[in-house]
Amino acid sequence: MKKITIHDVAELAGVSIKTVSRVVNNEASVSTNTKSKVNAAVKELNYKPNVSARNLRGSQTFIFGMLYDNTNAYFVMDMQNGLLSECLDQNYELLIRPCNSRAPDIVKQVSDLIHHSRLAGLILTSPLADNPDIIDYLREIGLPYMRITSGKAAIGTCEDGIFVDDDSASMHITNHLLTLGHTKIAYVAGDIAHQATTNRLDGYIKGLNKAGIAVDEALILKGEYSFDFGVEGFKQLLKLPSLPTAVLAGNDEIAAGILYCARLHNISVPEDLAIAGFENSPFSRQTWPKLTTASQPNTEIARRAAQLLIKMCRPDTTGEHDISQHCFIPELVVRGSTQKGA
Amino acid sequence: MKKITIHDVAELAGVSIKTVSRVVNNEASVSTNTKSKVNAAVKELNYKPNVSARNLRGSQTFIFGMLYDNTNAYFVMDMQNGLLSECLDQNYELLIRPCNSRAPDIVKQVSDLIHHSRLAGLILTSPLADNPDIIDYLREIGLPYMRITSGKAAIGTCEDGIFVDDDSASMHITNHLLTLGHTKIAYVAGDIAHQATTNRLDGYIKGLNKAGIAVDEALILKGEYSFDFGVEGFKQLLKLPSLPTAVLAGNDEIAAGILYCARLHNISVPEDLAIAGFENSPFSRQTWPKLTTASQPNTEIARRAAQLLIKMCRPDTTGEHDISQHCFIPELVVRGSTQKGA
DNA sequence: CTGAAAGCGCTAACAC
DNA sequence: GTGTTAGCGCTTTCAG
Repeated sequence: MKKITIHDVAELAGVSIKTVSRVVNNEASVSTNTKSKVNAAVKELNYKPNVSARNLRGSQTFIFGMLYDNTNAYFVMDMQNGLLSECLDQNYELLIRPCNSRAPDIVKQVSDLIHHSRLAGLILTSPLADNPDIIDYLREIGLPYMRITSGKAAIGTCEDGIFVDDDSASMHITNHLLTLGHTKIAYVAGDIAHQATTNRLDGYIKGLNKAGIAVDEALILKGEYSFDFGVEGFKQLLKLPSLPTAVLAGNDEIAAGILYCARLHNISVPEDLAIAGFENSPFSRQTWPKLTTASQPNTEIARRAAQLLIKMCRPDTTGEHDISQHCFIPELVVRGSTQKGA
Repeated sequence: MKKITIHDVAELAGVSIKTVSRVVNNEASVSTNTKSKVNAAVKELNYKPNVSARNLRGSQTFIFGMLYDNTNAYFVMDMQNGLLSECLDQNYELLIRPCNSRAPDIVKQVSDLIHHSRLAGLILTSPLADNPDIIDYLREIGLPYMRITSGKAAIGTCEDGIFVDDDSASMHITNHLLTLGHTKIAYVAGDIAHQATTNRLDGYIKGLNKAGIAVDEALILKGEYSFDFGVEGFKQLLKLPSLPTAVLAGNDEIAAGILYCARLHNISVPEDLAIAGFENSPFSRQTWPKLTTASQPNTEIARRAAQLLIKMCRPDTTGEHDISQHCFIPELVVRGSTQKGA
């Protein structure tokens, strides 16, 4: 298997290697005729530019990094798959790195990764995407990045990123519970380092307010996005003088934990307790009863993030940098954990 | 942020760049004194070799690929984390690629990945690790690879790889059920493209045989490693003249599906039906009751695979290539799905 | 045991 | 519009 280099292409097309380079990189100022000759040669030889050489020489590289600190395997896999599919299509490499967002030297770690691997851009998911130190640093060094996070406040501003409108989605779920007649609704939230946590909580509070129901702080628990915290949170609720009739969980894992614990205490779901999750992860379909939740298309979200980041890295496309942002709104999915027979 | 290159290290240590290169690559024939001087400089400057440059110049690269085709997010994440932690420690890159093992051109895909990304080695998980076409191809081109798969037959032979002794583990679980008095035990297996499926089935059959119980083919179902197939499989069992009193599932996801379906039909677990899974994934702790299963340390397995692969790529370590293989034996974990109160 | 020189495949800067 | 030259950071080859 002979290695095809830029020289082979140049020779076959009868041009210089620089011209081949120009065509491959879609630079302007190559005559249409030359361009098609080169493209034909590229195709005939099945030429792919050597990534290492480009990265070594070029000011710009073709490597993105995906940084995550998330215990939710489903979420991470969806992100990864979406990013990979887009990156590979566009001849970008994707470096995937787990990290600990609470490490004191997290900014340095990010910096090391960027410089050592010469990243062209970075994709951040929560809670990293919500860490101002990291964002400030990226802005400071001028590295293109895409945040995948929660919020609609940013929409309309000049802030780039992919945003999920958890606020509205959470309000929809809350309304759903209110419509079913619940008035005492607890909220078992995840990690407040995630912007989503605040926004989901806001949606819940707004929903209650609109219905004229006072928010009871004793019914709001904050912890982390895990099954175990769902269990733990429910135990706390059990200590209250009386149980709420419904619980909104920060995500499906928490909801599954609550459901598990409710079962241990012989509490019927949804009759004695309605439970709703968030994210529509496989979790929500693998409990009994299945979980009411809010669906968000994570793979699609990731793919969109990669698209926007690639666009940011290619200023070729005429003119200045326009805002690269997009907002997804999760959809309510009603199932048996809140409504019998749904 | 100044970029630290091999020249900076050489200058600080007062040696030539070649010597630094030797130390970094663990080549023989560097005096202990020089080596420690260089290592000190490396540490002080926080030097990391530029991967692109090494890959470009060297005959050998420092990029491994991890290829997977697995819908089990927990498994993939564990593998990924284990491989990454070892690779990063040893200054290897890890390229992660999902793929479709049933694509007709899968060998060409593998070949393209290897050549285009100039991989130094490949780590394969099931079912790719069990595909003879791929293995033959890798052997043919002489690329170092590590299979992470099931089996103990290979142990003692000259075959490299990480093996999980599912056969024995499955027999242990079967014995556990037999000890509890079950005699009519069904087996709801996963995808037979996975070697683990065959081996787990073998263990089950051996267990029954030893107890003098005839194997009933009607009680053996083959499908895929998913929650949904658990549901589907259980529905099939319901069509039998009488239900088995115990079910062994191909993995925890299948077991969770069976459990889910059993609940829908008001069948008590473990009283009316004992259910056991495999893998000790988070699934097994998030059902009610929790699942009896077999525990296997996936992250550790992955780390070991990377270690062995790295060793294979560094023949420096005196002498010829000795066998690189390791065997893990999953451990029985008894929980409430088979034994009340466990 | 150690160093000097060449060059991997490509792009940036400057010619023409 | 296109070609020439230099060199990214490293390993390889060959001298010492």
